[in-house]
Amino acid sequence: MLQASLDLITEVGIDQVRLAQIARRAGMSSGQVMYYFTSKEHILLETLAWREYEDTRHCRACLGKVTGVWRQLERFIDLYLPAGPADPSWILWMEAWARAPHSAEVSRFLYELIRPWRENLAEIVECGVREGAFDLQGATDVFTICFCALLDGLAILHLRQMPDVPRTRLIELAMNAARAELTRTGQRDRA
Amino acid sequence: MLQASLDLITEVGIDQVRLAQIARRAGMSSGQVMYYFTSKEHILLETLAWREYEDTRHCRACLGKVTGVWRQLERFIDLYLPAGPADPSWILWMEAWARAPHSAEVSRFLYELIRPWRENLAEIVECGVREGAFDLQGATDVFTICFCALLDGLAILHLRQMPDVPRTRLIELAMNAARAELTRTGQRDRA
Amino acid sequence: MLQASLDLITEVGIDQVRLAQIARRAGMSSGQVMYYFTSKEHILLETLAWREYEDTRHCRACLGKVTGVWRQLERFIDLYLPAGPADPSWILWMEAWARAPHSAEVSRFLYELIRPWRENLAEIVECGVREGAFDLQGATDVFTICFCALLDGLAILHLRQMPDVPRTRLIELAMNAARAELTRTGQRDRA
Amino acid sequence: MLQASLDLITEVGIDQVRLAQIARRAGMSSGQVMYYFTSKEHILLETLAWREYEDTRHCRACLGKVTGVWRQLERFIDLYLPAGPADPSWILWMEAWARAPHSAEVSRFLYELIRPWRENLAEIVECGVREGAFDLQGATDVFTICFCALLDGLAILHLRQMPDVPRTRLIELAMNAARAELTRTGQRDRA
DNA sequence: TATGAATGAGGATTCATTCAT
DNA sequence: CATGAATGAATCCTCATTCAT
Repeated sequence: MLQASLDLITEVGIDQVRLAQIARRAGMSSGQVMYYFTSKEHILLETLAWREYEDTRHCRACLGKVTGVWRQLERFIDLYLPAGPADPSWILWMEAWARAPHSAEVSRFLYELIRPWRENLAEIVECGVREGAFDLQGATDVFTICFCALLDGLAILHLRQMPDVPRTRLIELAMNAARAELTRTGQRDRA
Repeated sequence: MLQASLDLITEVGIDQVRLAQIARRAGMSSGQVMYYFTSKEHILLETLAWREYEDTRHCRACLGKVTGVWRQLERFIDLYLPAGPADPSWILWMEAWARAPHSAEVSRFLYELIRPWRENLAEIVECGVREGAFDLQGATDVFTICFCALLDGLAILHLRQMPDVPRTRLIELAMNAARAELTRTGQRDRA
Repeated sequence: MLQASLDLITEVGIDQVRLAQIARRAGMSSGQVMYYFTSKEHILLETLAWREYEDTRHCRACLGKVTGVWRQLERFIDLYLPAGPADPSWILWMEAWARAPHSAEVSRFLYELIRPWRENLAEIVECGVREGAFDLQGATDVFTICFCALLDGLAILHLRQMPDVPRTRLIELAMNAARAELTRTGQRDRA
Repeated sequence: MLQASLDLITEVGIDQVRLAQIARRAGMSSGQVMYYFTSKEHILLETLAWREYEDTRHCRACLGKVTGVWRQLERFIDLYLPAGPADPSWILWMEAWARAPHSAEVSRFLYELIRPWRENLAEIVECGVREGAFDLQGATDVFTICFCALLDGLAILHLRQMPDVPRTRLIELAMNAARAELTRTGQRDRA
């Protein structure tokens, strides 16, 4: 059911998705869809949450296999950015963002949902600082917040795909920004 | 009518806005709203376009009054970023972005709409390069695209307002990124 | 629901009938009317089909009780012609005919709907021919088609009711035409 | 304007025709269409009346060129029947007939409209009777009413065009019926 | 006469939600 | 848990009609 919801929202957008459509694709009755989702409003958020749970678990697993904080950071960026212009998670995120300004509930929900990503990033950063690989002047959380903002911007650029910037270039740009913040030479001009 | 649409979309989001509401607030009949907008789908895009027309005109006017490319750049960032967490233009942009992945027409439309901003930025950059104030290695348009992506990410951060990052900090962060790209010292680490 | 549709179409005509009216009269919700009829377009055709199903069944039952092909023929004519100037079936037929030229689907639908009547007539004729009571020169189906055309014309005359031709006179006229086609003396002039 | 109305009603049916469509096709404003037609309701009837005026004038002219009552009768039939399955006049007639049962005004209007045809037929019949070519037992107006009914039935058959009965066959059938009523041998079986 | 912008009541259709089974 | 018929409020959009120009 969650997969059906994810697919349909990705394809046509949440407000063009019909409960009956989700039910049909999931091979169940519309009544059952309501039974689990309670209301249509919850579909977007619960589907996003489900997907994020999978994604962040996958993220952790992947990072565990990488050694070296710089390479971990690059892998993190790779996992954070949309896999392509039709990345389901990211399409859901954009739908959710659009609703956030009109609903404090949605805002809070999204804040909780993005946290694991920031925590993963924070862990890498703190590890790098401990190891001496990173030279971060400010607070870790300020860095993570802002770096995620940059990644969000690059993600949107990729999702808009107009003009087409190759995914590898996005990662490169993010890495440059990271180096500027996490190395002494990169920070010199800020003095 | 456009103002009424703008206000209502900002307040409750496009799909919670009713044609009758727009009509009432604009002091006209719902028929007339349809007469000009053709369909509800066009309301978002045309309202956004109208607002952008005003904003980009204002942007050009403001930039004309500023001297020095670095100060122009800072002013540009100031104008680009949302005025606050409920900035109407930005709420419209988010709604539009959410729809773009499901409609090539919307994608194209948005691409055209964002262009003036990039052109303004490009002008500043080219001026700075000519004057020798900026030291840009790559192509101007690559810089403008990526720099706007960063601004978009920072904007979303501000609109989400959770956690609250002060607007001045956003501008500071953007300026840092700009310096990293537009000065020799900032680029050293990329060599 | 079908009865309510029939009554209302008969009273005011299909395009003056409101879905809500049908729903109200049938004691159900307008949603349920749509649930079964799919669209307003189908109301006319499905109501007509339902009524025709009843009528042709009744026709068969009545004919079974009559002995003698000439008396069967007269009974058939009696059943075919409108019961009065406001005969519901006939009012529906006229509405449907008016739509047929603009829709091949409607044309096909009506063709199938009228067939049982022609088949009943053909059966009587063939029986009469076998018994030697009828002396039909041409093919049975040509006769049935043309005889039904005559009945249609008389029916319209009756429905228009201006000027008022009594129903018994209509039957008489139809019987005359039948005799002209089904007896040797009646056909003499065609030689 | 009348021609545009005629064409559009013929093509899509009166209730699918839009005033704006008529206006556009007639090269005028919708306001002007209203100015002349007063209301949409009148469009069908006035267009039909206009067309009938042309048709009956043409009918009179044609009949004047034919000598011999039998040949005049055949010509009359030829002119009365639809020129083809999409004959504009006949499509309008069917639309009007469908409305007649729900409106006494429409009924009256149609009665007046069909009269010239019956009068033309009556003239031929009376002339034939005077000349001794026709041997009509009953009243002329009963004959004309019933004969027109037959022609209407044949017309509908042709307009339905399912199954396809060639136009020449229709005329033949009508002539047979006429002979049955207007000659002594044809009437023998009625005694 | 002619226009066409403005009207606004009206109605078909949709669809989330309920609930008896 | 599961169903899917039934609901009925909600709303986009239509379009005949009006009327100031």
